[in-house]
Amino acid sequence: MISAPQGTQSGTKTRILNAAEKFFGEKGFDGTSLRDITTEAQVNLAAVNYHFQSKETLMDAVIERRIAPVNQRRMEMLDAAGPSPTVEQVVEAFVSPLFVMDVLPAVPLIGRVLSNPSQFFERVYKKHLIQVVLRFSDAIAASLPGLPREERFWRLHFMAGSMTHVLALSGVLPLMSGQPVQRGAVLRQLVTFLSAGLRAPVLSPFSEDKK
Amino acid sequence: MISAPQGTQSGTKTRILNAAEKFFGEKGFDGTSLRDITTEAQVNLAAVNYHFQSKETLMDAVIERRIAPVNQRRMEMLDAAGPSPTVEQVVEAFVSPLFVMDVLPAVPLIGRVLSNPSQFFERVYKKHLIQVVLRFSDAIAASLPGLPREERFWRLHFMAGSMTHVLALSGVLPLMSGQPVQRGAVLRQLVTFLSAGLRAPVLSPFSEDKK
DNA sequence: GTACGATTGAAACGAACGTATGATCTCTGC
DNA sequence: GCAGAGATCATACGTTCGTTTCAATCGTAC
Repeated sequence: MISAPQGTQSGTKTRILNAAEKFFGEKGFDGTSLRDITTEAQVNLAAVNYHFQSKETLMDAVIERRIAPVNQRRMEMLDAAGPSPTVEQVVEAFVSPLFVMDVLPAVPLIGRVLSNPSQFFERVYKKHLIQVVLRFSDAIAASLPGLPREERFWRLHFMAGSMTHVLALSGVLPLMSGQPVQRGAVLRQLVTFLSAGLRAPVLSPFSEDKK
Repeated sequence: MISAPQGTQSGTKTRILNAAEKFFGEKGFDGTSLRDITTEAQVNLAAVNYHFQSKETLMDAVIERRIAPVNQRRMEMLDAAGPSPTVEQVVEAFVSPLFVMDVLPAVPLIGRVLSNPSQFFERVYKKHLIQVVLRFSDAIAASLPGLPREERFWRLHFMAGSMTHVLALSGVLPLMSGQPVQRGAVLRQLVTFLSAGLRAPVLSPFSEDKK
């Protein structure tokens, strides 16, 4: 059989993945029909169930294709920052891999999945995110030794929230800003904002009891 | 005809609204069927199209019922803070009205709507949020006179992102925190985080040219 | 108590959905 | 140039969807 190298070529599988990525991101999983996808991809309706087994596993494949490289890059950046990273380095490692060119078409979809509780959120979290969250929690602890565990937990998710919001609304926020948006500029402002938030004074007066 | 006062009573309309709020929040608009709703509400299927005209306008009614009081409270809190509010006062006015008891059942839905681009996001933004965003943009400007307009815009939306993320995942984040969550505690940590983020040093070196 | 508008009820409509089927086409190995 | 596996095709199946219909019921004014 010799399965074709599916990387960059425009075979049926890839065209389906691209179309699914577009529609799932724009209209959500339930709001998208397989006929939407196969029409856009210019493939036969049955091709989806032939190459992927079901609509659900198609969605899994769409997510998998983009999220794995993003998380790999995140880990690399954390590694490169060494054992005592600055807050900025940690934030940058978390956020910037989502602002690179090749992830761009998946940004609305990723934002959507990470913003909404669903079967997919749970799956993605268990398969791809648990390890990332733990690793970044440690990295934040290394960069902010005085921050109690509970505050670290919440601030990490506040950070994730700002990021996913920008991702999910990346199609509509620029229209609201009233001027052309440079991706790099938004990234820099996001890193600045989040770093300052992470560094906010510790709230709990009884601090550091948890190990 | 003398339409019944629909406020707190458990009439057909209210029961539909409550059930719709629950399912739309849990499974999204497209993921919820009218039969889901009418079964939960123990009303006839046709009641939805009789009292509301369509599934879409039902969603509008569900949102309207909760968002109007929230925004009213936000404005009141800004008014109470006077013409020179602190950053904390602005953030608190923006966030805390969503953490009160009566909005609680609508929190997942509000988070979902504000996290995803959709027909409803656009409608809600135009009808309920544009004025709020403008008002809060001014309030941030008053509390942080040195912040250029563009950075103000983005930081406001970073703030909205953290908030909607906590709202949308309010059903799942507490399970991840590993310990019981006090709503008030999360609110205080959110205000601390966001206030520090808003106060972050200004990035753009050419600052303040826009009026 | 009777008339009448407001509401509820059971049932059905056509449309769109995800998926399955079986025939046909394509391409490679020999 | 033929065999056969992999891929694509048109088409149909059974379900579920939002909405509509129309008769039955309710509640109030007279």
